[in-house]
Amino acid sequence: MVQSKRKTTRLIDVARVAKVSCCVAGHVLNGSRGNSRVSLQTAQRIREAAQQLNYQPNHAARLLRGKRSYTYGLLVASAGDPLRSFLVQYLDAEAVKIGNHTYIGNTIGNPSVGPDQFDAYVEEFARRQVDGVFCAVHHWFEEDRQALLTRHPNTVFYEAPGIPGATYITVDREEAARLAVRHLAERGRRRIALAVMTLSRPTHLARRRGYEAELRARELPLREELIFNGEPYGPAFARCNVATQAWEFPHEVIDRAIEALILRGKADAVVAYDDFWAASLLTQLRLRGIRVPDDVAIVGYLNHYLADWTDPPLTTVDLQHEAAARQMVHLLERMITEGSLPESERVVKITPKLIVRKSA
Amino acid sequence: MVQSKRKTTRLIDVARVAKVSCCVAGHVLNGSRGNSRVSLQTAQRIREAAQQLNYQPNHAARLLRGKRSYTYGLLVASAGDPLRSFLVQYLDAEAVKIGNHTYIGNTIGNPSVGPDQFDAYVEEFARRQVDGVFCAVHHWFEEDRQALLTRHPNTVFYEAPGIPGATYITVDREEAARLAVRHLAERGRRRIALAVMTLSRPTHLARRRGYEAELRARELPLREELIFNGEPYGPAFARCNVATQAWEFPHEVIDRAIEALILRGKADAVVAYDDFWAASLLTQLRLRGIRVPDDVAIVGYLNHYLADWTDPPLTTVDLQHEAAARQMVHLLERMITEGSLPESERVVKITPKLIVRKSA
DNA sequence: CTGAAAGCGCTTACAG
DNA sequence: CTGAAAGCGCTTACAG
Repeated sequence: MVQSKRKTTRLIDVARVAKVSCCVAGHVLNGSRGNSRVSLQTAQRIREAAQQLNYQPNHAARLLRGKRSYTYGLLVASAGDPLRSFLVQYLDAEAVKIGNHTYIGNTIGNPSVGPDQFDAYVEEFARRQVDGVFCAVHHWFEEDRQALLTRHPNTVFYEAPGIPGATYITVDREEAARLAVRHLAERGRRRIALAVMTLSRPTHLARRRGYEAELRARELPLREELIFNGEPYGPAFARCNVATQAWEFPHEVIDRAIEALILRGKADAVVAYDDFWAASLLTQLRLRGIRVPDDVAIVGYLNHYLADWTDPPLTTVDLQHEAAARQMVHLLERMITEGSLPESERVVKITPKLIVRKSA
Repeated sequence: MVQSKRKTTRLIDVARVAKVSCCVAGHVLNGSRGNSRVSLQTAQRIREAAQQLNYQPNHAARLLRGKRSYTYGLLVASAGDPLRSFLVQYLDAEAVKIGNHTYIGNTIGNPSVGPDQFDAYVEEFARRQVDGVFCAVHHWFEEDRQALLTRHPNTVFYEAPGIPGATYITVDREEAARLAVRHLAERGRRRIALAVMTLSRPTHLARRRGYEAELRARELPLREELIFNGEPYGPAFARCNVATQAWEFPHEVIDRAIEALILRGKADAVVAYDDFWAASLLTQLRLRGIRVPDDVAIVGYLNHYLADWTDPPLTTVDLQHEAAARQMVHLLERMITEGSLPESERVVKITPKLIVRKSA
């Protein structure tokens, strides 16, 4: 065999076999500029030589010459997170479809790795010359997104980063609430309640807007007593107890919600804050002998894995991560190839989708 | 500022400011060989210059010169998978701890991306010169793991790849079954049943071995009627219905198991095949008015997200992905730095851990 | 001990 | 149109 002493085939090896210059071979095989006119015959000869020698272009050399890396950096606080994990999966899948690859950066906020991981990735991604960055770090991690954006102008966020002019996609929570209310109204529910966790964040306000708008559209009265704000009861998020490895959820706020909305408010349906909320509602309602969906219908938000395994399975709103990922890759590629997008095209709304199971 | 016309600082820029050669600067900043003796003072001056100019070594240039990439390739069939996603997370976290990064390759078996993804990643990882590969692709994907191993001798598998001499970690399923039986026996259960899906795969046989060994250790009789083999009822795996986005599970096999083990066998506990099995058992038992854990205790296997959200929450065996990831990174780093491991050190068993919730 | 110089494998401006 | 040559930013063998 030719070149058996080398472990890897270079462009020049192919060029020699095909009896052309590197210039021509590079143009045919790697699409580099240089010679634009090459006869079909020559091109074919070059390709055959490349195949015969199993030529693989050296990525580092192309990078060093200033070509793009065809690599994205992906920032996420925890790739194991049941929702973010799908974003990881779909983002990479969309990237691969157009020949790109993904560096994962998921140790943000992980105490076993150390502090400042966010900033470390920002630098590391720069060093490795990623073409752009996806940032899907939850808003409660107060990282320096502005520094990220300065170092990597080609960044697309999942959900608003709170930086004017940033490019991001966002799930339409107003529509999510409307979908839930619409479904419940169509199934004959008349006293539909809404649970939010605060009215100080725009995402929660959007839900309330959607809830109210759909009630109006259905000509159902808006009853203040059917809106529950969990804020006074502290943060109600599922969190993993490191010692027991179990996810825990503060039940008190759920009990207060049941009392306010169902016992006092006589709600026949609840649009829950999210699937954790909804799942806890299911359990607590059973303890009180309240049947779901017979007495009260429950709709969640997330379409988390658990939705299929609650009893009854949870009707919930899916966040359409695949569509979100597609949009994010599309936005980022445009930024890479066209440069900064016009203001009006920097925010893309994702329309969520109701998944009907048994709880409503 | 110095060098304001260039967008990026090179080693030579730092060297000039520090009034040394690239050689010395490279040695101090990037640990490259060359000058071994450099005065502390000079080193300090170089470091200051680097900091002042915000020098970041160019990754591509180092790679091109033959240094390692400090990058792992990670093959997984679906990064969104609730269990594999943790492996993705922990593997990257362990990698980052020692300064390495991870390319994700998760589109294997994804029809929307196209066929032959496994082979494509094998080539792409080679092109990008990863130092080693983690392969956590489920055994039912019949990919060419031998080709992977040929191209990337530094590969560590999650679970046995079926290739003699391969390096892998494996969860000790015998121990998993023993943990479950031990816990149940200690809680006073006397008629403990085991459900497997086949007796033709070694992992299922290992469970049976562990089950029998622990019964013996507890001086409980082994009753053949308390071992259920689901094989005749077809594959019982949870699978996602693409149209409805819901996870579906074949209930027939569960009904047969209830009839065989609980109704006829009078089992007071079931060691289920996995958490999906166990969750379905919980639902079907409730329908039949059989209480868990009062009448029958249930133990799962996986510690899947759903375990906290079944009703009652599921007592199950955790696969210890974090420990597995740590071992995988450790094995791979040894292979990279020391070369192929001695036969006796190529297989590492992970000891799983029982997580007690409410179902047992 | 020290630094100038070659070279990793590409791409591309440039001379023929 | 074509190919030789420079150069991307490092590392390291080698000459001084």
